[in-house]
Amino acid sequence: MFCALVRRDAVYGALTGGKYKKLKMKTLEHELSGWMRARFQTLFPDTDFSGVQMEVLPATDERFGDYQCNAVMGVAKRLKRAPVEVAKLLVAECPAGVARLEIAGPGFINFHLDDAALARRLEEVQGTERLGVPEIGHGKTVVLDYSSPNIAKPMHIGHIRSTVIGNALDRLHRFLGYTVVADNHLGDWGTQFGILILGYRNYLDAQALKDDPIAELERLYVKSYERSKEDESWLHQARAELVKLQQGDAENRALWQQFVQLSLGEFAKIYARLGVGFDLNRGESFYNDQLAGVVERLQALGLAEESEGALVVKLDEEKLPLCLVRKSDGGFNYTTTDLATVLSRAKEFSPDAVIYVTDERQQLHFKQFFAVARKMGVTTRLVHVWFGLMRLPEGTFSTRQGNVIKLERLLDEAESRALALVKASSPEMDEATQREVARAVGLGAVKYADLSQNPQSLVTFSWDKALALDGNSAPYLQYAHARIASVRDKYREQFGDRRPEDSPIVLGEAIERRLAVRLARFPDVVARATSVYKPNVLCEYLFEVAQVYSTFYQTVPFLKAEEGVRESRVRLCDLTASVLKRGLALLGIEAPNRI
RNA sequence: GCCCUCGUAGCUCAGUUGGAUAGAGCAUCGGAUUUCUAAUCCGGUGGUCGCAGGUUCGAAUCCUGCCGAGGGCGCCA
Repeated sequence: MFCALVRRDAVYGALTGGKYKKLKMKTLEHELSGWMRARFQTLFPDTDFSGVQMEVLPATDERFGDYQCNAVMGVAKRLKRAPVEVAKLLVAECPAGVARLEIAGPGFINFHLDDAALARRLEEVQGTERLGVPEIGHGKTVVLDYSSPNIAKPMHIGHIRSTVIGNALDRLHRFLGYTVVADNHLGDWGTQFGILILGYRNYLDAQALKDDPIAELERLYVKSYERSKEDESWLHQARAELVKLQQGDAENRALWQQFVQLSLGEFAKIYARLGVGFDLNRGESFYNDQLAGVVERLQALGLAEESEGALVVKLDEEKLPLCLVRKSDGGFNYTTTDLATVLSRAKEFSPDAVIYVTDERQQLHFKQFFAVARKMGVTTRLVHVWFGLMRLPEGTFSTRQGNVIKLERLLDEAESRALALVKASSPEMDEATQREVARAVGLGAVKYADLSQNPQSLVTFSWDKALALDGNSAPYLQYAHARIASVRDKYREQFGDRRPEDSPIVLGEAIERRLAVRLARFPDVVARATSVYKPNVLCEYLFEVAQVYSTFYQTVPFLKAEEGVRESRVRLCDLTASVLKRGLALLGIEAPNRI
């Protein structure tokens, strides 16, 4: 019904276009954990370890080595042996690529990676697209439902979370090889249209609509809404308009169509600016003609029953409140729409999962909706990724209170702050480049501010936080990346006849080793961030990489180092740049070569 | 009334199956630039993890109660 707002390929071409070299090796965690499990099974062949956690994970403290496993303490009891005794048996052998294993404390097993094996691992992924990230989603499809703004309302800072977090999840899944169907489930249907149509008929300022369509539609809605609160006949009229719309009245239908088109036009601008694109833009209205069928099916299955004139589904077994699927006036509501939507998606895409990214207030709704979907026989994995509501220091914001901050204004402000910084620190840059850099830096700052927090944390908006340009921020990562690009340029200038890749990576200094260990973690971090739906896991990792790199950069010479060491260090620089650039791209953030 | 989240340094936040001496950033104090981008780096100060019990080799993390904040609870989405 709706054309795509942004052609997908134009936005993600760089991410999905190239053919990736198939991954031959496993990730480090996968490899070490696999070894651990096999080791347990070999030593205790009569014990069933299925379901027991044996993950080998990055060490919680560098003093303990590179990786650690805490499984022994838990398993020892089941084996009726002392943990340290079990650990001693385990460490009698050592996995490939590990220099030594140590037993510490009550039974921790610490893994110290072998320097040479670590270096070989990095050499192997250097210059590849995937940087060691496995295609664990190959052959699987996920439908990702995110952003979903309401028609006839401007996008404000409250919309940025679903859009930015959803988009990062989109990119992460795509990179892991999943087929992603990103669907913008627009709020283009519902009772607000009766109020809006009435407002449009009575209060329209045609010129204002031309100048700033969304602002005018919003004004009309607010004005009409306010009148409906004190004027009962107005409210009745609004309902009548809504019924006419729903019954297909030509005039109201045309108005609605106009509202939708005007809004889509505005949204498209914001999405283009944010680098966000969808495969589908199916609003709620797309499923209108399927709603009655859904309800009939619920009745046929004996799941729905009449109650106070409405049709409800009881969820006593699930210990959830009952949920309404048809209003007493015969109209349908959002649960019905969501059911129709998921049935349609299951049929059309046969996805392995449908992921919804919305704010925390909808938790109960999704629990109910998922429960009803199950009862109807939907077996697809349904996931609700909820995030904390954004609020202002003085409390929540709302259209009616008039304290919303429009997304557009936030982005403008971000770019203008970044531009001031670019002009100050790179005065030699021509103005067009300065603006381009400021755009990437400003947008990056805004996105990263949101992504670097645990999604489920409550967010209090502040300009300084949203637009931070130092510390744990996108500009810090972009700066680290740009410095590396500069190193590579200088290397080419001075040693153009050499290729760093012809020399091996040698981890001589402690700081080089620290950096190498971090770089080798990239694949596991990408996989983990995706599987727990938390982009902040990736943010945290990238920040750590950039921090270690900055220390590296500050403490050892690259270009002035002796031959061989120089090449090795330039290779580490190059790999760091690749990890930062790829990592930022997965978050929807650009990494310019100059900033 | 019932349900769901959350409470960690002055501020903003991390904290992976329960793991080792709870970590960052900002702010603050001190130091580093003839050398690869100082949007940087090094170091210091700063915490009864809301409170009280419990579970166990081990709890910020799990359980119970209390205090505080936010959100939700059939005809809005």
